[in-house]
Amino acid sequence: MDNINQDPGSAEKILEAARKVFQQKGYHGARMQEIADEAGISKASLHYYFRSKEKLFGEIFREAFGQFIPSMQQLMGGDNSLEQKMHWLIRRYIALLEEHPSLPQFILSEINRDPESIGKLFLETGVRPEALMAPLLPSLSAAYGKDRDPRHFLVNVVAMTIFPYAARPLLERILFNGDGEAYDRFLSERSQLVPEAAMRSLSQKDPAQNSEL
Amino acid sequence: MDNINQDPGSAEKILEAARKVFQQKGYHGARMQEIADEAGISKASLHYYFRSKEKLFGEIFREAFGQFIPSMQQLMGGDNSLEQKMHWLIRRYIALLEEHPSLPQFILSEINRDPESIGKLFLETGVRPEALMAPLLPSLSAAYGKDRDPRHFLVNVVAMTIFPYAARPLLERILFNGDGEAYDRFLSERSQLVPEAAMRSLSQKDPAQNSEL
DNA sequence: GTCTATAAAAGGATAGAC
DNA sequence: GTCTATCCTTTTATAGAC
Repeated sequence: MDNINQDPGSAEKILEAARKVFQQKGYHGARMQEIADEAGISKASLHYYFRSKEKLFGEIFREAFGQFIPSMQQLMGGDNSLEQKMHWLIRRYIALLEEHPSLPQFILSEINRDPESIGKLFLETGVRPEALMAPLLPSLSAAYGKDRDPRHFLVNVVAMTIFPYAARPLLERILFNGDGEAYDRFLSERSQLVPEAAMRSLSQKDPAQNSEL
Repeated sequence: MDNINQDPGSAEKILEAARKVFQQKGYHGARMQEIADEAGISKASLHYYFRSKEKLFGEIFREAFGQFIPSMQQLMGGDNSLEQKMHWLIRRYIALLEEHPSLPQFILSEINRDPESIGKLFLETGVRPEALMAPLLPSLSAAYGKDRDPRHFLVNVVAMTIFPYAARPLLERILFNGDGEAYDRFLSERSQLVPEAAMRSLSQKDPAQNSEL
């Protein structure tokens, strides 16, 4: 906004370093010194570009949030089949997650640390939260049945896609005995598997099947 | 281990306070002063009982981890149907989550902050990570088909169950415009809905259905 | 065991030279 | 714009009286 005519090199180096450190350690865990070191610059210069830790963090988090959230909008515009939309949505997410695996944990930590800020974030990133689900609703309601809330379906898909990244260290240990490469393969399988499981879960069944036990 | 003959009142008060503060703010966000205040005790006494912040945190996290992880073991022993096991597993988790809604975010934050510690945690809590999935495997493999990795199914179920708690602030805002009570109802619906969706996702389909697009 | 007071260290932010 | 040196607040941890 008011930092116009500076060397773009340093600012970008700082942002890159801040991205890395903040995403790895979270706001409270991050140290300005570490960001400075990572950027190969002094702490003072860091404060010169971004007045405070909170301001710098704000930049990083806004950016991350923006990447993470509105990804749906563009994808959901056309009138392809629900299955196609699902595939696209999930593949786009997985592509993002492969490049930024710590993004889910970063976002989740922050929104839990400061839930009030979510409203402001939507404003700043220009996303209307109500509009996120809207493009999916028609085809979802049609496929999911009127008696079931389509929000459950949406949450299921997002959960299945994102959770394996947020819980990676634990799942990798339990399911693959710590073999990271095996877990990578497991993750890549899911870009096919999750849409399939999601579509199968849409199938109508008579509700009588369910014993109350 | 070596704190035997003290007033159990104070120690327990401290642990209770620490549970609350650590789970809400995480390790780095928590302040010893806040824990002391919450416990109605002085900071010095706090250090008297638990030598350091890290030691105190260790107690809390070990406990949380223990609650969260080995819950499967007992439930999965019998030879009931897969569907029954699913219901039980999910209901048990949801009961836990309703009592401790910030547990998922707490665990996820920590294991990402210090993934190396997972091995030690399993040792200390006496859980064998390999044994967690074992009781489910026979019935899972049978229902899921030999050509599909049953770990995907397990991850799907856990993800659908836990994720809505970890991502609550965001989902509550997007899906229910911030209406917390509506989100509570939504969550409670899922103890029925998730097992149903999970069981439906087991149904075999010929793989030809899937266009590569 | 519990407290007040204080030490000791860490970490964010600024001053001022270059 | 960038650095070194320094300030100042916060926070963990301890000393020592009661």
